Amino acid sequence: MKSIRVRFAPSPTGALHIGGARTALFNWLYARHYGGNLVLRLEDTDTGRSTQDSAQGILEGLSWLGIDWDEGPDKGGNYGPYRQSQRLDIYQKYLQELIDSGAAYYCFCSTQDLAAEKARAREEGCEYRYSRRCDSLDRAEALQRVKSGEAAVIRLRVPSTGTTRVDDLIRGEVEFANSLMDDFIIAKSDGWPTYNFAVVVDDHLMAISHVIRAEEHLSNTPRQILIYQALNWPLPQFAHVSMILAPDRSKLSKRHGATSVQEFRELGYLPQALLNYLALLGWSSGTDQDLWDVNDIIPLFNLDHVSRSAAVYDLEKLTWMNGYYISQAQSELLAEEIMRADRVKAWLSSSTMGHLIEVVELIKGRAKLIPDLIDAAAYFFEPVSGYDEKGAKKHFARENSMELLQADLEVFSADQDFTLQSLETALRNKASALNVKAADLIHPLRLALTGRTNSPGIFEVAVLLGRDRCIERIKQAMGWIDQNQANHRLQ
RNA sequence: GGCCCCUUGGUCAAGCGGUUAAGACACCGGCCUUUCACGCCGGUAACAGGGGUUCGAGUCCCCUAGGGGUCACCA
Repeated sequence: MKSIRVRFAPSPTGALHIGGARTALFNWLYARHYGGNLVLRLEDTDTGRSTQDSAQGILEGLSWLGIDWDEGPDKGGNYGPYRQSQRLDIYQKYLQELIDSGAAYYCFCSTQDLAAEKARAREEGCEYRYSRRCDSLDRAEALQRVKSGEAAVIRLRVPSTGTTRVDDLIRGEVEFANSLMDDFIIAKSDGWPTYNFAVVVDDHLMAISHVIRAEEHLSNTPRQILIYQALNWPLPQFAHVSMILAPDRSKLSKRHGATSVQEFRELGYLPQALLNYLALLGWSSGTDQDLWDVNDIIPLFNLDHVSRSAAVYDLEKLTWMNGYYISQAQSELLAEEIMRADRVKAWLSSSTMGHLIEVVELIKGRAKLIPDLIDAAAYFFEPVSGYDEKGAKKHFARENSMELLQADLEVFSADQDFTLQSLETALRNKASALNVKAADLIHPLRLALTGRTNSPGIFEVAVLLGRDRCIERIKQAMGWIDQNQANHRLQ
């Protein structure tokens, strides 16, 4: 059996897009499922737009997601080099082969000439197709002109009749009429191959068995097949995965918010969540399970369950998943994650990592994004500097607010054990002694301790805060009430 | 515009000729409860339209409409 070899071939002209990430993921899943290899290849022949930073960012993005590859620019392999910019001699060899066999020819038409042809076509209202003017040039003469240094591109001779059929694993058989294609350019005048040519040479030489890529490449595939045929090479299997669309069904772009893996990372999404979400965008397990560890997807993954229709991505579902993964994550890891923020670093100058982990353990069930964790942890490390406005109106402005807090103070002062159990028991006893509901004691207490109207269970909060800080904060709240009542009277 | 692909609730989607057309997110109720989340229970909501084929069509075929892709010396 021929071994399975797939590839992810981004062009390093920008960040790793979530569409690209999903393509990489599908390739990865396919390779892992069939025990094949994933090749990472950088398509950087566009010297004007490719940057080292982009390349770096893409590799980092993939690694962050946990997608690993078996061969690539950073790790080598038997089919390198894995940067197209280092393969010029290889492309030129096969370009020459096509020139020699007559399957391709030099074209000396200038950009202006071509622009004129296009303009004419538009005037006449017909589809533009290259006139094939240079097709009839004498070969010896053309070669002479090239040798003398005249700029030329190389075009493939495309048959004007017949059809080219793409046998696609996801879409089935798709036919394209050859008459609709013109003699397209396979090498630019600077000697570098165009995308369609380089991709064919590389996929063949790298022994790629399955080309799994985005649907935008489907229309290019017949051109590539023509090149395979001209070179007398066997075809790989093709599989074109549908696009990911923005919520308004248009192509995803910056105006739709975060679109790159890096941006999602900065917003506080976990790699497991993004991976899980992306896996389900276009692939389905056939079961009703939505939460998946990618490793559990590997044995199930195949192209039969990949959807043919475009998928609109839904940030809310991703966010929901992220909340799930945060609540399931180890608190140690989450603590390390938020330590990247300066605000959290400052906390640790007067506190311990152990305490941070305890706090994270308490709050992680309520967070949707990583920054939520920082926000929810803040009052454990910073003083309460103010009170939620609505909360203060509700819990600090009643006639008996002072008495209720006084009761809380008594409970806290008297409790020597200061455990979940002892505190709750004491507080509930106090409430019934005073003939009020426990909630009447709890709400002002929460506001006093946290400055907020919502928090984890208040006894858990209190225990983590410690007796001294609790007492201090209750007194602080009583002082605040005192002050406000005084102000009130003055008005 | 030509060519190509796609079309089940707002979104992701199951379904592969016979189902009361799953499930998840979101939304709306309710329960739980010290708040907020979580969780649990329940609800609203879909086969784009029209023709065929068939005893029977979301499932097969055709047309229309809509969406997307592609038509570069970008990838």
